[in-house]
Amino acid sequence: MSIPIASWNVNSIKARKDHVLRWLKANPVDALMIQELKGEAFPEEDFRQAGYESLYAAQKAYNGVAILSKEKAELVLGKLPGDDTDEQARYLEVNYKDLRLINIYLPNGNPAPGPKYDYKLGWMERLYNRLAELRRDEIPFLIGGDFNVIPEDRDCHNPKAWQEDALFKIETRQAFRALEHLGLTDAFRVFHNEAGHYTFWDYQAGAWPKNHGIRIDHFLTSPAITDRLKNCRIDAAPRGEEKASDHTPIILEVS
DNA sequence: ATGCCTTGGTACCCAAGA
Repeated sequence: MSIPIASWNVNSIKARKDHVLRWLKANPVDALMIQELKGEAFPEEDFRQAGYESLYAAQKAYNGVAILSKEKAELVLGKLPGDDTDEQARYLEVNYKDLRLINIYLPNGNPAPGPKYDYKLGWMERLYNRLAELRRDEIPFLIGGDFNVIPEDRDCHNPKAWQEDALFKIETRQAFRALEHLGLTDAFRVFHNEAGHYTFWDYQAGAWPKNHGIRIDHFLTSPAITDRLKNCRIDAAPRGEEKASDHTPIILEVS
């Protein structure tokens, strides 16, 4: 009996509610991590009628993360520790069944260099500290979401074009590798080695039909969860729908 | 080399996204 869990940056839950409901009907995952709610309101009741309970951290206009789950999850943390002045809704940590789930919307960081890039790197350091704490306490977890990190050349169509971008700069990739060095595994790469698998395609310049994408939505698993991994895949189909988000879902299965 | 879309908020353009 495996537990399927997905992550999807929907680029406004208001604009994408019907897409999400439709996708859940065809893909009845146990839990769905959602990023970029882009508003304070969350359509809890619509998802409850579809068989999902909600926990979310939202703010006006920007950011926002939610976790939908078939059984009610228990809130552990609604914000990333390490900076009391940080008001951005980008982090949600819950207990679901025997799993610790973490949903993140990691800052974009452009333009780099600059204050936005400093915020991104600071956020990644705070994330590292929180995950190190969970490792130290031997709490198994899986973290998913929009990392806004292109880990390697094979994760984008044109690496040269991304060289100086906040999603691909060397400091960004180093900070991502530091997370992996805590013993975490990029779940997608357990099952797929080749280039050309993406989770985001820009709205502009025909990026989707040309498959000019980047792989920036990820699941990282701590060792005990990695040993239970059955599958991890990207469902590109929703990107081709009318009024699509610019991201598409990534799904993993744990035994 | 640049803009190309899309969204939300406020106001008929702008910030932010990646």
